[in-house]
Amino acid sequence: MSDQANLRVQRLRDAGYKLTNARLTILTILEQHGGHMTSADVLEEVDAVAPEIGRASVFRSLDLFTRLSLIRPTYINDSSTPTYVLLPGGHHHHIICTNCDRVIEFEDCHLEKLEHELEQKFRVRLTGHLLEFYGLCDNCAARQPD
Amino acid sequence: MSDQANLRVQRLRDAGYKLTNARLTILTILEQHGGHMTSADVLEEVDAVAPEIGRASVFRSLDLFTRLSLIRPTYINDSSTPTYVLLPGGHHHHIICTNCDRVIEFEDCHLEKLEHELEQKFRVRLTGHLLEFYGLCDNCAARQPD
DNA sequence: TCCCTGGTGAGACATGATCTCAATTGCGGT
DNA sequence: ACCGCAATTGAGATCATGTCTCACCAGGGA
Repeated sequence: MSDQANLRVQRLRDAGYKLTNARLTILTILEQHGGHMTSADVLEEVDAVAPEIGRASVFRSLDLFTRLSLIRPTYINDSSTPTYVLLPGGHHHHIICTNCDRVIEFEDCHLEKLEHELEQKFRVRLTGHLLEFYGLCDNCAARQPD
Repeated sequence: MSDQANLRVQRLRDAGYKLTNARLTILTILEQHGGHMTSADVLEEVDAVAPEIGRASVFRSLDLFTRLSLIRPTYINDSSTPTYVLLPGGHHHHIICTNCDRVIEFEDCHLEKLEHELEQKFRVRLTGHLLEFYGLCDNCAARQPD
């Protein structure tokens, strides 16, 4: 198991949640796919790997992980099904092409400073963030000059 | 009609879409509510204001506005219904409390520089962005010390 | 090892979004 | 101002997705 994965398990335990088979299995699946999965993808994979785990538990786990800022649901393709992204180290950043739905990930965000400012200004305790840019990818931009 | 609203109508027209009654009505509703609406909220309001507009058109319009970066769906309360946020001037920023779902909006993001860097690096044309921080709001942080 | 409470699984159910297709309407051209 | 046509719409059936209930089970502290 990767260090990142251990960190996540740790976070579950620290928050007082039991390390059940369902939760660990689903967490592992998310890890292995490295980031972008729709709920349908997760359901399918769970069914393939551990069919004894019920649908309800999958949704419950995804909700729980979201509350713990381990993952975050976002809209990528259609507007009806969430795509969950892993938040390794608490954050994730990507560009979504609004024409072809391609996703381009990038690393740097330089948001540490802003994060601190916000924590002081609003007296909140922040555990993660997601930054999404929207626009046209190189292919689509080339085809649609303006 | 506000300048912002005119800008959005302009954007619709420029992209070659017809300014139909359904689209203009829905856009106006989004404007008037100033930002956060779930699809259910929009449906309800449409039904109150212009009951002749069908459900399908509402979803079609929301999808269209999303593609044009006028709005952006995001998950705030549960993970099953999207909340649409207006992207005035192309961007929006907020903090979501992962415990009580309170949303705190803030203005500054200082992301112009990063946006330019990304446009050059990936040869994309960006039209908007959404920045979400997750964590505990002041109330919830106070109750859950650690 | 025991116990208790949080968590689980099955499946019925509710809600939310999509699809189809004939009818309508914006809007460019004349 | 009018025409014509492609884009868009509205109704409702249909489909998909997530939720709820409840009896049962299992993780983990004592």
